[in-house]
Amino acid sequence: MKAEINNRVRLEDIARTLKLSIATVSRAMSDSSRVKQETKNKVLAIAEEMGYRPNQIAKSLSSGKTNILGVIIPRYDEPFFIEVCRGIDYYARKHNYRILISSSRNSFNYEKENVLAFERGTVDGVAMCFTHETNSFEHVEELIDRKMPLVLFDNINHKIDGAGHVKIDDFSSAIKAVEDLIKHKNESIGYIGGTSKKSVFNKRFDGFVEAHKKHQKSFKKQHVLNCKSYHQEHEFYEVFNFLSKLREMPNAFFCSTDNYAILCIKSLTKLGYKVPKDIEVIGFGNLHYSSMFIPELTCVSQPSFKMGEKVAEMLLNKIDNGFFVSDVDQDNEVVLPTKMVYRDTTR
Amino acid sequence: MKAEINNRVRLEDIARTLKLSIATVSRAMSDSSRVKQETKNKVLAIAEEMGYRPNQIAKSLSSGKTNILGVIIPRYDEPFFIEVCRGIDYYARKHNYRILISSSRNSFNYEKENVLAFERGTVDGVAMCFTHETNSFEHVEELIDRKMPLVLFDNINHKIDGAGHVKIDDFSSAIKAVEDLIKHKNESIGYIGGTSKKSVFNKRFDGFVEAHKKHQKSFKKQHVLNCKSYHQEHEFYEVFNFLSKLREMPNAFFCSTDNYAILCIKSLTKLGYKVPKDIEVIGFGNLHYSSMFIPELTCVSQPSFKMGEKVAEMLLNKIDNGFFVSDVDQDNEVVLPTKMVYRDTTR
DNA sequence: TTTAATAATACAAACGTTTACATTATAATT
DNA sequence: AATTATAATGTAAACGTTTGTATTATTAAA
Repeated sequence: MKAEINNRVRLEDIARTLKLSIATVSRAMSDSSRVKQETKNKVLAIAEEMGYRPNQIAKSLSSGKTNILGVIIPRYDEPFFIEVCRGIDYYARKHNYRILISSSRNSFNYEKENVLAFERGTVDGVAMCFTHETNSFEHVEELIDRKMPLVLFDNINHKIDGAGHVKIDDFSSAIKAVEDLIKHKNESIGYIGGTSKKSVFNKRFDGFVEAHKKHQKSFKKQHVLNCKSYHQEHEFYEVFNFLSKLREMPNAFFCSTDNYAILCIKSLTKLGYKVPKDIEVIGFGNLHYSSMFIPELTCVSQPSFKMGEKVAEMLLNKIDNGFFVSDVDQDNEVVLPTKMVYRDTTR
Repeated sequence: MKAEINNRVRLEDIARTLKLSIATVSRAMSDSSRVKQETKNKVLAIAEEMGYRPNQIAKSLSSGKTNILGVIIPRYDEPFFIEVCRGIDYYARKHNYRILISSSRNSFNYEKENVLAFERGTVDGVAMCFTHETNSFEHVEELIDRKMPLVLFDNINHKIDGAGHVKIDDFSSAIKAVEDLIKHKNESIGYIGGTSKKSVFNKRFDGFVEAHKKHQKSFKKQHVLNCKSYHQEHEFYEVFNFLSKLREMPNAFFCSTDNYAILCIKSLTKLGYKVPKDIEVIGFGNLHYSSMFIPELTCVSQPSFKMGEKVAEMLLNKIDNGFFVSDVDQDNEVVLPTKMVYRDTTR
């Protein structure tokens, strides 16, 4: 009855046709040395003829491997995360893995739900980036307890024992960028960034502070904005509002993402300032469209794609070596280099 | 031995602990009316205590459902596709499905490979957008033959029997946009678009032509560019090169994507023209960053997210109703409305 | 030829569920 | 108290593979 509806060809059908056992057919398909070449040829030919497609689910149940990597990102609509996914995918596909992306929609609850879903055995390993809300880690610790290979990336506020970590040095990168602004003899520098709950933003702000300290300069609290909004439009109004209310305008801005830099430039332009002539702006990220923006954005370039590749590499190592080996592995943290890209929003 | 390494809790373990049969435990987990409430409570409690996680693979093998939708997009690094994915994901998650995204990297061979992978039973249905290279359709017809629910979106050059189709009216949308430019009394209008191999671009160009015809106007062949490059930088040089070599500059440009519009504006700006004062530009898509661009982009707004939702809706209908019902279904094509968004690159 | 070695194939259990059917326990009816 | 209806649980097959072990066929050595 089921065969009537779902007429998939199975190993059994091939076996029956060729009067072989299922085992032999299975071994023939995987090119085992235990089956005669002639038989292999016959099996392959008839499989092709009958339109056989291996059932991946059955394979997975039997082998305990799905060849799928779970990827949890905070949101789809931030190009940085997509670039990382693209890097993960690129490396994964080379090694016969596919990726299952789950967005946690900036919510800790969704994140937990995503982790839970991956505990049901649909993936061989998990790569994830925490939301800004995440400050409790039982969910990932449980993942580790269950021997699920795990690699964290980008927004890492807390090192998880047994997990891999891939990130950049947000602190130093920010220092470098702000130092550039200081060297350009800017009297006062402002900061525009995302919610301080997110560790990458925090670290970038810390870098901003540190650069000032290092050069015995000070900055004004009223020149610092930690955006709370999430949608592009809301963010724009928050930035615009902040800038338009400023009594005295700083001579430069360091922004914790390219997007904030763009919102900043857009607002400044609306307010009648010229970038970079009146005010310099440096962003962080180096997204695709940053170089297409007018003026082209000077920023800290973050190796998003490479980050993804590295994440996948670590994850596949963990999967291949088994949990215990990688657990002892010293190399559970990778810090990727950033570099400054000078374009048209600085002088 | 396996239990030593992988100590996952199974229904059997719960059954043994409670001296019940696996069947009863299974039924208790799915809240079947055939098991006593008291027993259900006990099962749920002990499952929680033992940290039970259902094995999705085993479930899938038994039930024939994976609750995963396969999504094939030509590339990751085009925000339009990601928006569609986000829409698919949004609808899918509401209905207890997840999505497995595969990029075909603008290559027909990869596309076929992706389709093949989905024939191995890892997904309950497939949503896909053809690459610009795709002009043979055996691979998707085979998918249909194998009774795999299929919904195509965006770049549809060929209707596939039994598949769902979700698209916009590229032709009319383009006509409307170009008519606007004509009404603004622009003497001559240029066109910048992507490869003519991609049907959406072709249709948008056809709209460009049609608008001229309708208003008894003509356009110059040398004012038309079908970009062949793929990477952002290459595309920029191709556009810039094209524009800088133009003997006489048109008064306006209709571009087949927002990205081309941005490249166009950027090039024009470099060449000393003011947009929109000297030259008007209209894009197509309405991506997130289009409204952040300086000047803000006037464009045809394409409902990307909604398109994704619609794709998922059709796909889940096909999955739920079974192949045969939806095959006869009259409503196998949906054309979503676009609208013009007027901003700062037109007068 | 018979025996031993090895090549080729077959059998059957396992992976962790679901579910049709069978059985046993309980409650309702007489 | 016996009978019947029904509630609760159990047994076993099925989903489509893989793989350890057993069996049979073939070849090489005696």
